[in-house]
Amino acid sequence: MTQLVLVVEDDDMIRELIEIYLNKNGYEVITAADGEEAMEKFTLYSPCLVLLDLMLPKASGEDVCQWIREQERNEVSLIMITAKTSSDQKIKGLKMGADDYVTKPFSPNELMARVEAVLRRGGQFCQKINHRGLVIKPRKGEVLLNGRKIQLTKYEFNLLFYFMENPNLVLTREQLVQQIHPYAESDILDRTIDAHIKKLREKIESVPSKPARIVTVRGMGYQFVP
Amino acid sequence: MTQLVLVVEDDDMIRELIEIYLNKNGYEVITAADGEEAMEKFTLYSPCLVLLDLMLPKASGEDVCQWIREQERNEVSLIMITAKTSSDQKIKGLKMGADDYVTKPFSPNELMARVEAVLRRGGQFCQKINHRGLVIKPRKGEVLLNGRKIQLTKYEFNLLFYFMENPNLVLTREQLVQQIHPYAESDILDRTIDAHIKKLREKIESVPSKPARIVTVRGMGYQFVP
DNA sequence: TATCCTTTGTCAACACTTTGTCACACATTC
DNA sequence: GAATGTGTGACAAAGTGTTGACAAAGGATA
Repeated sequence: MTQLVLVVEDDDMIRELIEIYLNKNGYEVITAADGEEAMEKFTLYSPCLVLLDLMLPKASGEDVCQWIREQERNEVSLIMITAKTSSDQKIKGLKMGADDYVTKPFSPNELMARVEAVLRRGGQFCQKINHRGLVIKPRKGEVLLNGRKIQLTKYEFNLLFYFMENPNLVLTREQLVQQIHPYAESDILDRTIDAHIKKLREKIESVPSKPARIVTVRGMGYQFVP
Repeated sequence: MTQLVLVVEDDDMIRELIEIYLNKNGYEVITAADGEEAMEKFTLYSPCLVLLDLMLPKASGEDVCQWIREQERNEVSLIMITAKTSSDQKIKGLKMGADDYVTKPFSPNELMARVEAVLRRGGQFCQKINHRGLVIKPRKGEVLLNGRKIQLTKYEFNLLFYFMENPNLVLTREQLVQQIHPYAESDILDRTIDAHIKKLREKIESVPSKPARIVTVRGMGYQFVP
């Protein structure tokens, strides 16, 4: 069962690069270079995943994204590709209905990892991840704790999303930094991550000083336990 | 690294046949004849793959399948075996979380091919290594002894991982130091390794003073015997 | 078997590393 | 420009690692 991916990207180089990598990883690929073509190809082929650049000729990525979601095709997953620009673009993207986002420039490996993750989550069911009363809705940028909505900052949201995508895995601080600053070889300190974790814990743990959800694994990193 | 397969099948003939074939192909096999035994053996041994007959005494294959998925989602592959042949059943099985499906009667070669395929697919990342009731899950930073989780420090964990990756090899103290401090020409003393080994033994040996897993090879180093 | 020498086991003190927490400066958003 | 979010360094607290001294065990020799 090979999976079909639609790549919407106006830059020929990048589009072909993505195509090559997707092929190498066993996906079938169709491409579109602008918004109109994207919508055509989408109706024609019904891909299970769309990689969508936000900056497009003819119809903006936002339009395409919204259009896709209007098709009531919740069975399609969507990963946005955004330029570096403002960092809260990401949240906007997720709110618009993307399942994940990648910022340019990205490494092909990072992109592939996200593709795998999104598809593993199972496309049609990925509107929310739910672990023990903690619900995150990537497409809405919303987090519920025991039914009550809680307010997270961008980075807290990103971290939590990443944790909930990878439950039970030990995530190193390095990985977490990557998640927060996907571009640039950032020299973010470990303490920064710790600080974010602390704030996250205050919001999602019932006893923040005895964390039960985000536990620290000494010498290794942190781990989300459902 | 030999892989551990749990075969759950109530028909003795078929179970033994499968076992023989798996052994011939280099797998280690444990078996269960009913649903309850299957769950027991599963927690005890954490196999990499389960071959599961759907028609079982005591707890149906469906129940066991679901239960297994609740325990470990991504760390174990699952192939269903059934007499039922409707393709509708097959879909159900796959939805329930099986990675593949075999209908009786099947040829042993077909089964082996599917086993290989499923393990190849699921095993890119080393999810766990299993030796005689001792299971290490590198990505989760977890160690199970007879199904019970035990707590190791970073270096203990690294050492044990290295040992379990290289069973039956005599590892010199020098190699072990390398493993603990991969960079930097550290001038760690032998006694340091011994100390770590002692602590490890206290945690994983049933009689720490008579170690059966990590044995010392006088004048050479230590050896992990499965 | 008694003796000697080498290797390994054990332990607790101490040094060191890792993590939690905080206040503050800087950045961003509205 | 007020409010909020984010990164940083300092310090405290907790947890681990290393070491050296000594005991015990194993091997060799005669």
